[in-house]
Amino acid sequence: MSELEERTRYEPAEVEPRIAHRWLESGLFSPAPEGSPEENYSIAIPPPNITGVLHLGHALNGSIQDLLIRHARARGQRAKWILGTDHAGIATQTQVEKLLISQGSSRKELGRERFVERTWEWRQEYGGTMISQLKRLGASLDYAHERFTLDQAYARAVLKVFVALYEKGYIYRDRYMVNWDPGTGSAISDLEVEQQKVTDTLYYVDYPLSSGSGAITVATVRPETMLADSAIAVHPEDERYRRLIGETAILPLVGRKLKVIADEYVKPEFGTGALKITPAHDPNDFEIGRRHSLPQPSVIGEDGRITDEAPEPYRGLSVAEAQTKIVQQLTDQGLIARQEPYEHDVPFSQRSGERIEPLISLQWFMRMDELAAPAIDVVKNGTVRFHPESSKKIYLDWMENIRPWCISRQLWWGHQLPVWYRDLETYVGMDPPKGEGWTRDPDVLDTWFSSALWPFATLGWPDQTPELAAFYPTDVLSTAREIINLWVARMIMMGIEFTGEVPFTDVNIHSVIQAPDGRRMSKSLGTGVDPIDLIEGGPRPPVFAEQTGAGGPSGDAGHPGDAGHPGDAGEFPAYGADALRWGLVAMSSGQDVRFSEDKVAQGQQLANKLWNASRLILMSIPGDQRAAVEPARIEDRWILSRLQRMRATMDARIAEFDLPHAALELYDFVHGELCDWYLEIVKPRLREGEAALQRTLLHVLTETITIAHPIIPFVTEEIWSFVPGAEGLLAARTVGEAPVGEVDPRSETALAQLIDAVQALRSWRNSAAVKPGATLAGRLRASGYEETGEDLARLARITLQSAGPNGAEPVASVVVPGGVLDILPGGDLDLEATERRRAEQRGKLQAEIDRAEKKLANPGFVRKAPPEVVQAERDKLARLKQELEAL
RNA sequence: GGGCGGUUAGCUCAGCUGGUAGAGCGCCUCCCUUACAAGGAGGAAGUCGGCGGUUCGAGCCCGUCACCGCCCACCA
Repeated sequence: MSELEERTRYEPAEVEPRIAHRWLESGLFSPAPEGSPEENYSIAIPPPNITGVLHLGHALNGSIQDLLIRHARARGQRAKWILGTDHAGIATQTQVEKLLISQGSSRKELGRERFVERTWEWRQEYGGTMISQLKRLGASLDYAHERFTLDQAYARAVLKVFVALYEKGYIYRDRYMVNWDPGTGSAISDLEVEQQKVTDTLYYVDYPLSSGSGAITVATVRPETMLADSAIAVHPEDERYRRLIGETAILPLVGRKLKVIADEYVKPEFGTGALKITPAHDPNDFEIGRRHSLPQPSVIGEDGRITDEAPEPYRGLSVAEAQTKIVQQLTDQGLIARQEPYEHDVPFSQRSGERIEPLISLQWFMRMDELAAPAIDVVKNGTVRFHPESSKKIYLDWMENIRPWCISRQLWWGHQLPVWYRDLETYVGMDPPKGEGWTRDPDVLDTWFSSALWPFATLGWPDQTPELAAFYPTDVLSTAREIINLWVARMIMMGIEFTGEVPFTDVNIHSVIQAPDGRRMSKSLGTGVDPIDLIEGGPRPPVFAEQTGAGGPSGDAGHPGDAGHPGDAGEFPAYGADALRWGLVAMSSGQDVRFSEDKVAQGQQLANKLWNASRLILMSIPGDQRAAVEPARIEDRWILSRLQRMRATMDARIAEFDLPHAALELYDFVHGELCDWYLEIVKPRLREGEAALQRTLLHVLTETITIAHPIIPFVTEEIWSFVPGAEGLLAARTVGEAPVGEVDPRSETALAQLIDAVQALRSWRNSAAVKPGATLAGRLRASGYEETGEDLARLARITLQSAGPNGAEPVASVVVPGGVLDILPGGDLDLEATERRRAEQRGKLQAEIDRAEKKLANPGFVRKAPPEVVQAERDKLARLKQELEAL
């Protein structure tokens, strides 16, 4: 028995590692740096963090990019998918610190130099997780040229950019309000802050007026910041307070005099209409303070404790302790007029999860306006296109209101600033300054600063390398919506500034995949899933088991997971990488989509179907068939025609980044046309060993797997290895330039008719209770079956008799396109069921006739609808009447 | 508070420029037919979120309301 005969099921677990190995050995994924960017194709992968583990979003984006890259390769382009990893400053430093603590050590104990060494070691050991996972997915990345954002060459690019922007005056140092993250002990940028709803207490605190005549009441959720108050603001038009403007109030507990100032920012209707101003610990107050030249006493330090600028009793307390104490004291003094629960949005660090402490700090900033202007232009004028287009709004909204970027981080892991100080001197340069006494700035750059250079720094910039010449600008950048501003926008700005070109022309924003219950996918919620578990089999988290079938989470319709997913309820079956790829792409049709395990199962089914169809074809073909393909019969012309259409549609969908529909298109062709119909129709010819058919089949098979390869690369590559005469890798094969067989409407009409007729007859047989195996006698009274009559007879199990003048009286008639097929007596027929069926059919036809007649009786329709629509309705009515007559 | 997307069969989703609602899974009936039982054939199942409007005709266009999700945003 041959290997093909034995392997009746496609086994991804056995096939995929073997195929992956062949690909990696081939060198195919590392194209030579030749040719021009216009003729080549390149994508720079969003660099995985070295701390990262693949999640479904990565798997989806990997599937998408690999689809694009393999598709370009199949078109004969030199395709390079640029690979590298990101040093991920905060995430990595945090991870290594945790490790150290678990080992009884700490970052501080090691000191900077040792710590950085340790982190490099850590990266060496664990930093490649996602890359090996991408390999498992079949991603055809250029693994041989992996980059890292802290590599020496890359680091030089980063420093060069810093120095250049400093010299241009864009980068500067300033004492400014920053988002201080107590969790990491560093400033972070606005984009790394997320708002969360928090219920705080809103305290109404009386500040006695200096004049002695009463008090002014302010509302605050952070009474502890009152230690740093430097004014009270009211709206200039507010009648209640107008007369107090210019007066002073006494800051309780501190005793400082606070001026009452007028500022339009204050909302009279909120709280008491009087606002305490704390310039050092609130971004709004900071602005107001600047407008009014207020002092900026700072009472909360970077360590999260009260500073010496506060009165003695509070110094050294944590923020929380200070709050408790202050509230207690104010209460004792009867200064809290009232308090109420108050829900509002509060900034938190995305990095550490801790509440942001806004404070004034000496940091490095980057002015963005000048860089943003051309980057806005290229999107507005279409040089860079977003897909879907609506996502460019996110970009433009942010870019048009762009603010300075805080780029310094108080970390050790990252690109240390190329800045040195000596007394009052500052030196900025790629190489250390000459002379004695210089101290280097200890801060490192925001990780996104180096990521912003990704598309060109990975190719060797600032050197004019062959790689840069061949592959920059890249073609596509595919990523998630949430980092459009964080990353995409900055790449566009830096690309234009330093290379004079946009870094890519198309930005693909893929769907966000949610858990099956609509919640966010997240490890902590238990709604996450490891893509590798879907590929190789693994634990199925509860949310993933509850999705399908009736009952839902309450689950009285059955225990979770029994709703039809193969395999154990608590385990994913090993769907294989192709299945996951196809499923993810197919399900990613909207902005946010719920994960659908069924789609992955459908992908697996597609792979299996294609495998078995290939077995059928390959097992019936004796050897190499190189002669030209000539369609012998109408169904051959049909399948070639459908193949052309499928290919054209796929190309169009991919070109417009509508990948879900490309995936579905492939499925429909393989399943609904190739397997369900063409192979079934030609089976008798196959057994006869017809050479022309074998050539057609082989052609259809190889073209189909070539077209399918970018989405489901493993199974198609495996099939290719069995194709007689096939050489090399399918991954390296280009789609044939000259299509064999053209789109042929005549054969399409004829086959559509055949298919409809077969379905009508099967349906009739079923409802008329005809035994499945029984062959009936029939007589065809319909046109359009000149070339397909035999197939009709065979597929519907009917022996056709010619329509003679003295034919027998039919026992039933079945409506088929173009006429009617009479069922003649003789078979084993249930006459009662037949009659029932006939009545049903009549009823259906009559209903349709009524509808059509009613429509045509409507004068408005006849008068106003386009003539061709009216005519079509008339034709339909005539046809329906004819069919009813024939019954 | 602003913006984007969604609401179509039990579940997850398609429905092109408006012309009699589709797929996959699940469910029901039948079939171990020599590519595939992780299969094949057939079937049941939807007042297309609610309400208005435009139109001869609306799942599709307009208005409005209601939910759901995401992004953005410095109101104590």
